[in-house]
Amino acid sequence: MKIGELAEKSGCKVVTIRYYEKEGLLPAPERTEGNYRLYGAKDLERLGFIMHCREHGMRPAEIRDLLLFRDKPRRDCTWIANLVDAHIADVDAKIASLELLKKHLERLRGTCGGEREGELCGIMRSLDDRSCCASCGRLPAS
Amino acid sequence: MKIGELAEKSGCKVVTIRYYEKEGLLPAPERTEGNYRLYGAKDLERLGFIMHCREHGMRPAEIRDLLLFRDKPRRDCTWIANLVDAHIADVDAKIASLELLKKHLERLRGTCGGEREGELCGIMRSLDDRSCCASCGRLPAS
DNA sequence: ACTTGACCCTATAGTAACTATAGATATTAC
DNA sequence: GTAATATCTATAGTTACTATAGGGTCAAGT
Repeated sequence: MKIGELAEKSGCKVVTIRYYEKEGLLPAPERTEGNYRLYGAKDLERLGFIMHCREHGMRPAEIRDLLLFRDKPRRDCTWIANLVDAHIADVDAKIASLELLKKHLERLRGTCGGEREGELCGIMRSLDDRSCCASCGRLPAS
Repeated sequence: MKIGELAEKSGCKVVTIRYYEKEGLLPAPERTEGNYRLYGAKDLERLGFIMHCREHGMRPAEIRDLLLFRDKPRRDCTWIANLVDAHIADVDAKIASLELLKKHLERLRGTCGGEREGELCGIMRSLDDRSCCASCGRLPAS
């Protein structure tokens, strides 16, 4: 199949498939006479694996490692469980950070006096004073 | 004060200060004879405002709008409350998405048989089958 | 045969919000 | 005077793609 069909079957965009090839996640496929990429069932499976990993928040570099393992499984796969554990911890940290951010934003929202006078805008005044955030938990810079 | 002192007092990196200047968030400051940037108290306040906004997850473009308002307040500041509301909604969506991701990751983690045999690695097998995710909520591509 | 349109190709640049590097100049400390 | 530190500019790198430009290939219709 050509790249468009692979894209449709996998749900991955054409440009992204080419990108994955350039990044070494997908092997360079055969070409037709007219220099079109030609894929088979294995490529579709591999791309499915890649997308499944991406959907789980893994980055291309990690996926590359997983693909190496997939291509040539070794006896010990403990590191894979560790990788997933690390991702879960990562996600937990992000959630916690966002919960804190939400708290800050809601507090900020609460300082809107609703008096519709620019100079007195409560939110602007709150933003002017950064020290307020020191008390209730420092937000990460990101 | 010079840029290093401003960086220390604000907690913002020197390079980031220069970046904010280039992006138009900070005005081009005076210079010494030796072409060093010279800042005053107002710059520190403005940078504090910027960082406070950043800590609340606002992007430079939004901060630019807020700074324009700060420089020249208009009567109506409803849009500022709306901006904050939109951010809260945004954060909520991100949290929900991460919660779902966490659920998926934990399920994935649970498929590790712990049998330490590469070919049978449960996680790898789960990653091979993307259809499992269709049932319990599609993960966003990001 | 010709043209239209859909699909495909490569290479390059753009995205966000910085960060890192290289190479030059200025100031400060000893 | 010299060495270390701080600053300057300009450019490129980061992530995971996406967009654009400029062109080639292929199947169908006239």
